[in-house]
Amino acid sequence: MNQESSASSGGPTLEDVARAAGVSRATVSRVVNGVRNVDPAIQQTVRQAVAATGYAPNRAARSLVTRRAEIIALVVSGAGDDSETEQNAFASRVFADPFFGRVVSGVIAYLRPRSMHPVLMFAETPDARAQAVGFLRQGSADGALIVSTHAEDPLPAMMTEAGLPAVLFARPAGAVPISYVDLAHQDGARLAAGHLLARGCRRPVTIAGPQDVASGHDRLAGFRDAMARHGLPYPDVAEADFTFRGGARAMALLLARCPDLDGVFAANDLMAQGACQALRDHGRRVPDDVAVVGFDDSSVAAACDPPLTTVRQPVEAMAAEMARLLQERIEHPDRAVTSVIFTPELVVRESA
Amino acid sequence: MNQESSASSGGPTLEDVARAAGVSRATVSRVVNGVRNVDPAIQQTVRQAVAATGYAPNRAARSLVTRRAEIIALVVSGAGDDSETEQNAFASRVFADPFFGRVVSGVIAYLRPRSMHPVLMFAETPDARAQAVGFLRQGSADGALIVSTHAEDPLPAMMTEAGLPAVLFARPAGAVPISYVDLAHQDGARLAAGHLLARGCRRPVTIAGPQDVASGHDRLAGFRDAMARHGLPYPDVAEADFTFRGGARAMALLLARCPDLDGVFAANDLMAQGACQALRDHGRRVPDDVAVVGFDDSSVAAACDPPLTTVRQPVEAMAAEMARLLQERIEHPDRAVTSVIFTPELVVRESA
DNA sequence: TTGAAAGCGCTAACAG
DNA sequence: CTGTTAGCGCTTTCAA
Repeated sequence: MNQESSASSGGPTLEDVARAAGVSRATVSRVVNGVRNVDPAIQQTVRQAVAATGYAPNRAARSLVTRRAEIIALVVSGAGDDSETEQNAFASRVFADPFFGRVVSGVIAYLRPRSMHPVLMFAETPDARAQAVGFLRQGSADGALIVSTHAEDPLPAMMTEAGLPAVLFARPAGAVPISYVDLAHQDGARLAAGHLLARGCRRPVTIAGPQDVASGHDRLAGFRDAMARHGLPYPDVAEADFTFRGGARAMALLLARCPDLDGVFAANDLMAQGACQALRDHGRRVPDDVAVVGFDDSSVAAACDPPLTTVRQPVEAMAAEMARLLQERIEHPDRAVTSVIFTPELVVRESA
Repeated sequence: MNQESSASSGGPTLEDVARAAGVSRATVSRVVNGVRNVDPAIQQTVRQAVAATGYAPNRAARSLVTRRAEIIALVVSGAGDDSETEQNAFASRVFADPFFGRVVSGVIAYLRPRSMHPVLMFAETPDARAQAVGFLRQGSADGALIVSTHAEDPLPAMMTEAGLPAVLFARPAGAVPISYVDLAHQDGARLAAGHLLARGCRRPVTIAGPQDVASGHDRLAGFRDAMARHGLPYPDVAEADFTFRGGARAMALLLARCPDLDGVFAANDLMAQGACQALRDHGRRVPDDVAVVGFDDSSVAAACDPPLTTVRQPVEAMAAEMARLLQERIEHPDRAVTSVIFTPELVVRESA
């Protein structure tokens, strides 16, 4: 088929196609890039020549002149230092939560039709952060999508200071002038609280997420706020780390502390699932003895036994929007920084 | 700090640095790329000029001449057609298994010190496959790391036919001349069988993986083989899909079919975890009533209750090796195709 | 509508 | 050890 093979090492160039089609390089370029003002007949000829030669445009050459890599960095960023523990299996830990798979899914859904691609980077140490910034500064990527695991993450500020386009998942801690997408976490927690109360819970408790993570903090705040509004005392709280085991342990603790609890709001589905198991182990039925509400509506929510009533966070849509904001920023660097807050919804299943 | 900002749009060039340092572009290039034969004093001067100007080399320009993108594609590939179901949340499904996080972790561990980066791609439909091949043909990536979810995946053959460097995780179905890393799955299953038998199981059964996936097939074959060697009859088998729920359902089925079972080999940890839950729900204690052995030694193995005895698959090391093989192939396209098979190990914890 | 020509920023011969 | 020079393959004015 192809005259030449393997693109990266000397495949056919525009020149070759031009010669085969009997036109100039410029014309071939126009056809390949779908620029108007090319005679339909010539377009045909060129297309045939492209097919005949097996031509594929060289990205580096194109990028050199367009100043676009058509690549964006998808950075999962922590706030760690250089310690060993930070580096080991950061990726595995990150992907243990269904959240990141959904982010990837949403980002790719947006990028793919635009033939852009995400480079996956982890920035959990100062070195890795510097590498991420360097990657963008070299023009290897046109911008960065940042998902932080901690509010104190220094990467967003580093990016804006370097004048690099970046968009975050979740509001940054400081006053960094940067776009982000986020969820109205407090409203979500209020939804959960309202549901628990509406179904008659007298003694609801909550398993909170890490309080140094914005979403963890806000979900607890929203829950407490709703309780206060309903005239109830401060609910019992156990803090955990957004993992299954953490949720199970927190539930056991709560059970010991207030044996008469009849409702639990867990700040994410993974912990809610852990809570369900712990409840079962302690002989409590869900939802008959204890109602459980999760958060996120991740894949585990539907897979849980019983299926979880939860607060939906449209992660895929949020991730796609994040990509859209980034693209907009790349194309119009001068436009004002904008952010988008999504609204949570209650998804009622069987656990509450 | 920086004279100019934002690299991708007109940051300082080699020329600027050369002028500032009072040397030629070539010399700056040599210093930046760490080539020998540069006077230490001049090196100093140049480095200062680099710092002063805030210079970052332009990747596109460099790639254009070196013919290297310093980027590799990490492709998660299915065997699907264009159907809607295929495309929806393929990414989420993929990342639901801890396996992929480990692959990413191993790949990045290898690439990062070499300042190479992975572009994440999903190739679950013909379109997506074509896009992946196109990406490489344009020289956007120097090679591909392919993780197939099905044995019938056409992507590996497409890559080799296009003359593109690629390495697979797991042996391809057909006789595609391509490098891969793999595990001796059958040996692993034999290890599990041997352990179950050694601890006195009289009636072991197995939860197999999908039989159209090589690892699923081989793990079952190895288990059966070991049983035969020990003079035991064909064990009862329930096939599942490598998920938690699938494992739980299969376990329930097995329990109904042979109530006197006293040992289970699940073809991965996720299903083993599901089996543990099902067993508990049916009032069987693990390991006292039923011994459970998993496969993979993924994060869920240690997190399971009780912690799983399992067969270790060193995914991170395998992924790193896969990246190493790819790099070797990229640098020496003419060398013979080689593959590496890893040896599984039994990890004894509490479930058996 | 098409072609000629000028670079984009960098590396790598090749001289000196 | 350092500088000069010739492209890498493409897009994009500018003329025709």
